[in-house]
Amino acid sequence: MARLAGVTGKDTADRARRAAAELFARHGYAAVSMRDIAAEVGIGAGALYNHFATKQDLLAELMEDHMKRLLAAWEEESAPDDPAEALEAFTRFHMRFHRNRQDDVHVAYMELRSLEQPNFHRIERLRSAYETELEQIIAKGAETGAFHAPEPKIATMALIAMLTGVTNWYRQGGRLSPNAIEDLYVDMARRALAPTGGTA
Amino acid sequence: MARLAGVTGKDTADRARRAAAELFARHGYAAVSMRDIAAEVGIGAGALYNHFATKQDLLAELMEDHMKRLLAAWEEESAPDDPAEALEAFTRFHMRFHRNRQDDVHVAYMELRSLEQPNFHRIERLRSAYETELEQIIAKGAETGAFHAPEPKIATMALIAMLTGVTNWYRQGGRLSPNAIEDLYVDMARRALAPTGGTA
DNA sequence: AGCACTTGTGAACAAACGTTCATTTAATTA
DNA sequence: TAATTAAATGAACGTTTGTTCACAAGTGCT
Repeated sequence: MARLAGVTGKDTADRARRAAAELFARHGYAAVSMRDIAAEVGIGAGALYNHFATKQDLLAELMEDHMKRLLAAWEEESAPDDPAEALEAFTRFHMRFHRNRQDDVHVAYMELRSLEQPNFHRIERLRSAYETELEQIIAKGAETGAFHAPEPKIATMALIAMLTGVTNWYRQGGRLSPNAIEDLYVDMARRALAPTGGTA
Repeated sequence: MARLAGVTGKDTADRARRAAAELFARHGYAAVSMRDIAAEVGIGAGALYNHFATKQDLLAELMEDHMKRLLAAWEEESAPDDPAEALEAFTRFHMRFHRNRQDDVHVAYMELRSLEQPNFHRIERLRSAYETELEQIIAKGAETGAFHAPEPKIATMALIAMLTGVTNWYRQGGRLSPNAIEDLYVDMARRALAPTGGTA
């Protein structure tokens, strides 16, 4: 009973990952049972243990995969040297990457507290690496005078919180298109760091 | 065994509320058991039911109390008519109010999903009312030209996410004083909404 | 056809969960 | 001091939890 159709459909492990991401995102890791996840996939709870050692492992795998994909995708994007352009590139990248991965983002951002050691340390470092990418852009702009950012670390946390907050209220089919929302946030990010006396 | 000392010390219900807020904030509602809360207070789990009907009731009471305190405190603060001044007043109020209530803020912001009906609706309306306060300030400033904010609703969500995000990283005794952090965020909020061509 | 392997079932386990309750204890009132 | 009441105990309940296991079923290789 290994496979039903040749190529059609993802395998069980992938479907379980997606089901888990959706349920964790909506209800939180602790509120979701292995039976809930299994039911969504259409299998018994025991069968999940053919693919994941423990529930905690499933969460850690979900979060680590997401953070690694995020970092890899940003590294592919060759960020411009100019700080203002780099900031816009990062902002657009961040919003676009998160647009179709709302569940993963939610989990990666809210369930750090559900990770046990050493999973926590490993994934926290990935998250920190991503924030450092933005921080370096801001720090460079602050040095060259392209940005007003007396505390790049604070500005980084503020911007990331602002950008990631979109996933809390964005719903598909809403009044504004994803592109319109993206432009609005890019504009706010740019203005928040604009040096006194000029905007763009 | 009703009371130990005359006036000294809060009563058991209050201590349980605070313990619950701390544990819910750190581990999440679903991950905390009534026994955990009771242990923190130094009583048996059953004794909690002399003060709260259910665990869900305890959470709802925590969140509703917090939101009502927040709204009441803002209504006491007489916001200036001038949009720019009102924005600064709101920003400072928000950050100060949240400074000493990190646990409550965390719970009120992250555990909406743990509320069952009708608790969810009731508390969601309180939260919405608070956001409307900021939205009206921004909308007025957008009309008068004091702000650049083509979509006041979006700007509201962006600013609230940015401000509330502080609770995710702020730790007492850190490098920057609360006042310094407050000033930095006020500055970023003002700049994010500054009309093209001028800053203050 | 036969073997090894992967993936599923479904019952079972011990532990932990929210909640209830008969009972005791301490403080308050009369 | 006796009666009343509020609050705590600690055992017990039925349910759900994560996880395990003996077993069956389908697949690919030789």
